[in-house]
Amino acid sequence: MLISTKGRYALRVMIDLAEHQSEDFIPLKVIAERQEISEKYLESIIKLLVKAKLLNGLRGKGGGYQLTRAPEQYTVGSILRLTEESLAPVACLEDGAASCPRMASCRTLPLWQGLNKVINDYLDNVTLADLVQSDTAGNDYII
Amino acid sequence: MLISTKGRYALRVMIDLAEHQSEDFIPLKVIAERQEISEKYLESIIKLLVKAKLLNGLRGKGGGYQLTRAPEQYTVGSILRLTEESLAPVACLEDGAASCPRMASCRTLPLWQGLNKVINDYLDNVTLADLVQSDTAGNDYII
DNA sequence: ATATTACCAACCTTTCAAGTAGGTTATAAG
DNA sequence: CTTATAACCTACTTGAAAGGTTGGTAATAT
Repeated sequence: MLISTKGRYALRVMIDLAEHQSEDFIPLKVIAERQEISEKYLESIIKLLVKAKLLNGLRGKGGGYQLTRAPEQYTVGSILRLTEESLAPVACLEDGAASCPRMASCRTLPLWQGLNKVINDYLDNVTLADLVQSDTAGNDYII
Repeated sequence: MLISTKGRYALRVMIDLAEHQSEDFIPLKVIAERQEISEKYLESIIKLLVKAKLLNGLRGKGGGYQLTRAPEQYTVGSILRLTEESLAPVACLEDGAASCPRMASCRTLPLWQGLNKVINDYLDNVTLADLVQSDTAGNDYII
């Protein structure tokens, strides 16, 4: 499995916020309830999104979270890469992987590189806006 | 990570056998040495390949393993699906996954289905023969 | 008869996803 | 200036699965 719950939840949070943009700051509690995800677990995920400036966090009464940009400005790839350590399909393509001694003669490396590209290209060509709009016309990510 | 060592090793075994097709049956020991993989671990992987008829196994002196078909007849996808439980990028698309109550309204499902298709299409369009030949002309799986 | 090699079942060990628990700091409103 | 709210922070627990070992049994060629 390539995408863990962490990444899937992160994406759902972003979509939730994109769908409620008019309501200013939205508390974690509200998002957790709407998405039926444990508050505490969601907290640890949202923290990553704030640290990477994908979200603004505001403390205190009336506080919560909001997007820092328009939904069109976020690619799914950029969101998932934050929470998923790596989107690489195999260990040897992960960041900081020990360089493999078999690399030069590896029969499978080009295959994995190709797969990696296909995955990343796909995810980088879908934006948050594509996932929010109910009108699906023109969305070529739909199979 | 989508592809575990199990799947990667399985593919390397298949490539190894494809590259030594003239030598009749090749013992596990020889494959393990050439590929620098633990004999015992490899054994458990090869067992799956034999059971699924991707390989022939012959016991006794002069025994070992050989391909049951020509390398062009094996897709990478068919090999990996054997060893990898599932190539699904997310849990909800795995075989036998509990049907999700959010399915009908899920904003992300089409995205995951599209990703799943992209991955499987890619892997089903590369054959063992593509990975063996050193002449890479016409291999569009190479990025 | 013996060496060789596939086949089989059970167990171990480490890692990591997934989730909890319990606090501290900033902010708005009364 | 106190109180409620809500983000922020650190550490721990748990369960499952990847990755691998151990110790055998059955078939085959010489």
